[in-house]
Amino acid sequence: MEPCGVEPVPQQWVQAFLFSYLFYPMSEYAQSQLYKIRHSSAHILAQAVIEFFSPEPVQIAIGPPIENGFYYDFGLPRSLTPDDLKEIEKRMRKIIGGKPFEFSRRVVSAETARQVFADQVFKLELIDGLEKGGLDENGEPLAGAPVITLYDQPGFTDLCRGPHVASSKEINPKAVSLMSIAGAYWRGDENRPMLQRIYGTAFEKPEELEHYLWQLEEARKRDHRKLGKELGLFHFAEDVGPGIPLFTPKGEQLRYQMEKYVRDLQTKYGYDHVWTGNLVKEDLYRRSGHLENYADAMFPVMEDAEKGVRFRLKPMNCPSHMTLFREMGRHSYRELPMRFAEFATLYRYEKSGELSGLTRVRSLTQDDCHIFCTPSQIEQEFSLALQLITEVLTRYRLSDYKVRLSLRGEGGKYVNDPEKWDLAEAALRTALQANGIEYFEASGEAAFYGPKADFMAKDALGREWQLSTIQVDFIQPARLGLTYVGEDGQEHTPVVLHRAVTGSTERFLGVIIEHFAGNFPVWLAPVQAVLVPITDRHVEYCQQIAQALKASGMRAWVDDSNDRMNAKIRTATKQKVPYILVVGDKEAEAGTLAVRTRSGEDIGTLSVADFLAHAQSEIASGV
RNA sequence: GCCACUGUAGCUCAGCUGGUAGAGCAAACGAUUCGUAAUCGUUAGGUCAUGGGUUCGAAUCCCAUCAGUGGCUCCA
Repeated sequence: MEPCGVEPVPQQWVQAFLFSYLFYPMSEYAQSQLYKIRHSSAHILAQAVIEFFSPEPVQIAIGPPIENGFYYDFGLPRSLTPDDLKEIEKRMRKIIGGKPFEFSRRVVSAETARQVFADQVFKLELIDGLEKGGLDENGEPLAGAPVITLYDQPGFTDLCRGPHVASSKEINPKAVSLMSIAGAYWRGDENRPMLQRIYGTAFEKPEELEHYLWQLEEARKRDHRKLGKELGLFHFAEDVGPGIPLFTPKGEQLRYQMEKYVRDLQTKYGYDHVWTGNLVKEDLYRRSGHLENYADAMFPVMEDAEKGVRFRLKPMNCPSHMTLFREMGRHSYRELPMRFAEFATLYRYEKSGELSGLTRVRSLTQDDCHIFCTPSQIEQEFSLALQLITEVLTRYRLSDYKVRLSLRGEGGKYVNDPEKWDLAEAALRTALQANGIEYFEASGEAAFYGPKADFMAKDALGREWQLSTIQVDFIQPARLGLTYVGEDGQEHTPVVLHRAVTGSTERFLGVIIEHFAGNFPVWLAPVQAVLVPITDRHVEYCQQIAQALKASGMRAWVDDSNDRMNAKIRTATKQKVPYILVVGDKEAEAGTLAVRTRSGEDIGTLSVADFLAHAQSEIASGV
């Protein structure tokens, strides 16, 4: 329910190297040859698996194409091993590479379908769903009267909507590959059986497959967990606990710079910062409604047995901010909008299997804000938040983004106040248009308490991340009894906008580590310059320069280790330090620095003042 | 939480079918004082994630626990 600076969608890669569900309508992909190839490959996978286990029976579930390939879910007599996967892949190639065959479609009655899949429990369930005119393979309601269709190929028949390639000749066996095995609940329901899912991918040409695999490899090289270790930014320790990152001095320097940047910018935009601590009486979350919905994602209760009071580690800021608003006395409409921002660390009890590097942690620092305003101020406040977010994303070179505007849909899950909805939705739309922001509308995707806008940004590898969010909340302010006195002298309930810019510092750091591949812009780099004395007699001069640079606000450091110059340059380069300043006799005498960048570029010999000017201009411009 | 896999020195990894551990980098010490991506030598460092079990004997086999990885589910 309440967003409270939503921890953004944790899907590791809401991405697509080729297509994206988020940005573009499915139809384009769903009608492509690639889609058909993948869909048909999934059928061949199913056939291969059945043959592999024969004569033991295999339960087949569903096998759709997905963004980067396809999968098929099975109920199998035993667990699959990586070796099985190789064997199954071989068998698939054999099927594709053998005598060409056709994928032929036929329309059948539910009765016929039941006979065909008499011993397939999952298929029978799907058929029941189709017959009731109800549900597709995801259990989602279908529009219109479903026709039951089967696709036949020699040795395998599947209940399937299609489309498929006409002939196996259209699939290149060298462009098909199985990727991994995973568990998946039947119909995604954790109360239903766990099936074994085989992920695979297929392309039209082998080169495309190779390119895809290369991209995966590149992504692995940038993995923030790997870079975090190599660059010495953070650690996880069993002694402290899972999901609680420990930041090194360098890592904390990054966090600090990130927070400082947003804090200063927020101040410039007219936001105020507040602080509301880390512990809250459980009762507040009962009243706000969070306890009911999110108790299992909160850390267990801390109890003051003597006084009979129960506390919780704070998992979100909104109830605290709203309480603060109320405690500050009666508010006039003249005081609004009030914008409370806070960089507090929140604690959420994420389930063990959900933790993942920095992108999913149990202690997270949100750049959270709650804006208290009148209904008529929604548009201007939304607009202000849009501008702030745009500026921040641009600073981080994440300017390739789109906004998903989630609106209410049919049905009764939404707060019943059509007037407010109309007003808010119109305000959001107008503000997006006025700011020239590309967006698409997702009807039925709103939270029940109000519409929202989520920012989806593409990183350097084309992967999409949901980062910023702005959500309108009609309900929580009322629940917690917030009021302001309007022009009419009457008490009114303020509207609250929940807003997060980077989401959480931890997760955003993970994203930008991968986005920049560890090559942080100079303004953000934990170490901005390393001074490399060529021999010991240059150390002192280097130290003087370092002091001067530090005095000017730069993060500079002298490598006075016993290594040779070449090794120092190599180390600094691998640590991705933006400027490497080499100092030998010539420089020491002339009072200069030989400036080299981490990319190996030679900037030449500069005076200390010139270097500082150069660096400061790059810092200012965000390079 | 669920399914599968993984867990050997700070890091990256080797150690076949059971016979009480090895390399490179990093570290410490010593030598070297060097012009744009790794100077040489010496030394030290591991109860092989933890706890049980099988065995004459376990890093190697079995069980449990913890942590990580890929997914599923969830995400205020």
